Amino acid sequence: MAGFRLFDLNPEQEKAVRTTEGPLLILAGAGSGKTRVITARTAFMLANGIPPESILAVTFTNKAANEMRERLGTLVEHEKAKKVTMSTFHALCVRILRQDIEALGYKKNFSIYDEGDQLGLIKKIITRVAARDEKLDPHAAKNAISKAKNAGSREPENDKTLLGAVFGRYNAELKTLNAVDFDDLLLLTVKLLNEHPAVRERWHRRFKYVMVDEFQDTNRLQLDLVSLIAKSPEIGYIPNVAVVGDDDQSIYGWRGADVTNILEFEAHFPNPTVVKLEQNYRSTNFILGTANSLIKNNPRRRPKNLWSSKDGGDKVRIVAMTDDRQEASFIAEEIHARKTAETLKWEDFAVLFRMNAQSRLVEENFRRLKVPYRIIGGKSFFDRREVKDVLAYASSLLNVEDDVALLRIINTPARGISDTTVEKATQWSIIKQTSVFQALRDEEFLASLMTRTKVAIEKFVEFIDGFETKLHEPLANEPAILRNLIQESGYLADLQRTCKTPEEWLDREKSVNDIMANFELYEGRSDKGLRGFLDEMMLRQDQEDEEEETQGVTLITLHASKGLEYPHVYLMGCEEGMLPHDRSKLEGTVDEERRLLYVGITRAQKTLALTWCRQRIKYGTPMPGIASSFLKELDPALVEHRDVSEILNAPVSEAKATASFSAMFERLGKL
DNA sequence: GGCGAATCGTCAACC
DNA sequence: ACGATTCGCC
Repeated sequence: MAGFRLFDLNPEQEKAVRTTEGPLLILAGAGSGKTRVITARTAFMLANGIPPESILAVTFTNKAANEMRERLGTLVEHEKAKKVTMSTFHALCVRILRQDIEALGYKKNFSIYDEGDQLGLIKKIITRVAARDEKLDPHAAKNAISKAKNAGSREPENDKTLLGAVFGRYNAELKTLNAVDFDDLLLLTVKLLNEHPAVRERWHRRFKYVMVDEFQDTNRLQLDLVSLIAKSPEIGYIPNVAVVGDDDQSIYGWRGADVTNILEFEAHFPNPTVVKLEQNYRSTNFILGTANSLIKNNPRRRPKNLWSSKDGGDKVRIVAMTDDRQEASFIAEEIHARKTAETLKWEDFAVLFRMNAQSRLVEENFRRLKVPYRIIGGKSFFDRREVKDVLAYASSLLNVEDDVALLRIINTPARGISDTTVEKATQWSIIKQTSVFQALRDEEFLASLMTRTKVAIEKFVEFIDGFETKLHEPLANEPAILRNLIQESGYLADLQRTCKTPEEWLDREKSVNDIMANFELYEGRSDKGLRGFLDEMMLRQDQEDEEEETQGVTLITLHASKGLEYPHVYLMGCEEGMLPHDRSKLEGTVDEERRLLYVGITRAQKTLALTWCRQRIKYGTPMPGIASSFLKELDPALVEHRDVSEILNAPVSEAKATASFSAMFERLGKL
């Protein structure tokens, strides 16, 4: 193809880019330029005249999808890049279901339930169906249901057991609520495409070229979905499906990921072109060698020879900390000092951890030192009470049948509808086979209540109805309506009243404002309205304003870090029980934990520090900690073990001294 | 029915 | 250590 520069791709990469037709399996080791290949391949297809609308690229995280979109934007004209579909599996499913879910007997404005909503519904069902002597842990039930759904089953295996009964009821209730959970998004989409050939045909025609990133992490349903879209019932049709993956980076087994999808790719898509990318362009040999020495302890790997030409650099540091507080302050202070001393940008640093909870201490230290940072993934923002409340108000407005959302706000703020009244309404709705909101409108139901309660309910129904009507007016200003709703409901005043300190109120008010601001931004770039916005919120599309978000040190979980890279990485909490996590030993998934650490190590380009603590606060009490057994597996020639005290007491190099002085002056100047 | 205080259980990861 | 839930009082 004339006029298309294949950049500086190596022969294997170029082969992957040029293979646009038929099945393609790209085995891409860590840092082998995978994203570059995918984006170059997409650009190559566009340059060859393939319409952008017919290209679908699926990733696992929003972060990865955004990154890919950004990079493609630098290769081809913006207008074209925008038309390529790049999304997560779940976002793709929402899109398909919003168009065609009616074929499955749901209404188009279905609500999406997150884990919290799911748990609430399951709890309710358990108390309803369990006999006095029966017990069922709601979390365990939720996990069992999720596992079954990811295996492709929407029916309980045995509805005689309590779990089976709960599963059955749960599904039935979701449907009457016109709601779907995260697993349903996949399950129902597969069902839809399976059972409705016309719908399947439409999406198959739409997406003639399908690409799947991180294929080693796909589960059964995701493979089915890819097959349904890419394959055709037509005899002799060769699907254009390209998958990229690395078995060493398979870290979603707990979500039902099935490594055989990639190991037996040929069985699903016969005669693929196979490309192996083994040159690592990302890391120094110290880092890559450390990673290799770790991962070779895993059995059942696809043989590969990952190499790098980047010599030099520093050894990987393994730093022992006294406790978790010191770990956090050390990392924050060192980043703060190195930024100036080594003339780096905040964006050059990332802090990686196993659990979201670990980020808190680091955040506090960053705030103390005025280090800008951003948290990727993590659900902290969406877990906030006020965020959930506002979103529940919005959900109720869009779908008054959405009981979970309605019950969340029915007496928030207190408006005289007590728990007992709510329970009565719920019972009524079950008997009458309607939603709670319909029960609240039912004259017969209202007649059974005290006048005071009745009046409170009528006022509430009228209040919601009024706003619902406004929302459905043509040219409705949805953000303004939502703002009014929150204001007039008295929610904000109540929120302020329940805050213990002015700081807390400021903080909570800010997150309410953040949602509103996000919604306004969303309205500016999309025509899908409040429903589309809520979808995005549920699928955890990055919450804050895009412009500011590209700034700062990255705080990210190991899982979410897959596919990303940073010049300087700090990987915290390398302790036995944390990484590998205690539960993985019980479940026999220590290999997956090792891969998780492997993923973390291979994120680093230039320097890497692994830290562990001799003591850590757990459940509010200090617990002793020992170094992760994984650290012993690392090649001793490539790492150096240090105690934090050695580093803190070490004579300061001239550059570092100057840097910390100027930093000090800067801080003095601000006082 | 509403509200503050005491007590309980929880921290694995993502969409 | 924190948020959710329950308890006991007005």
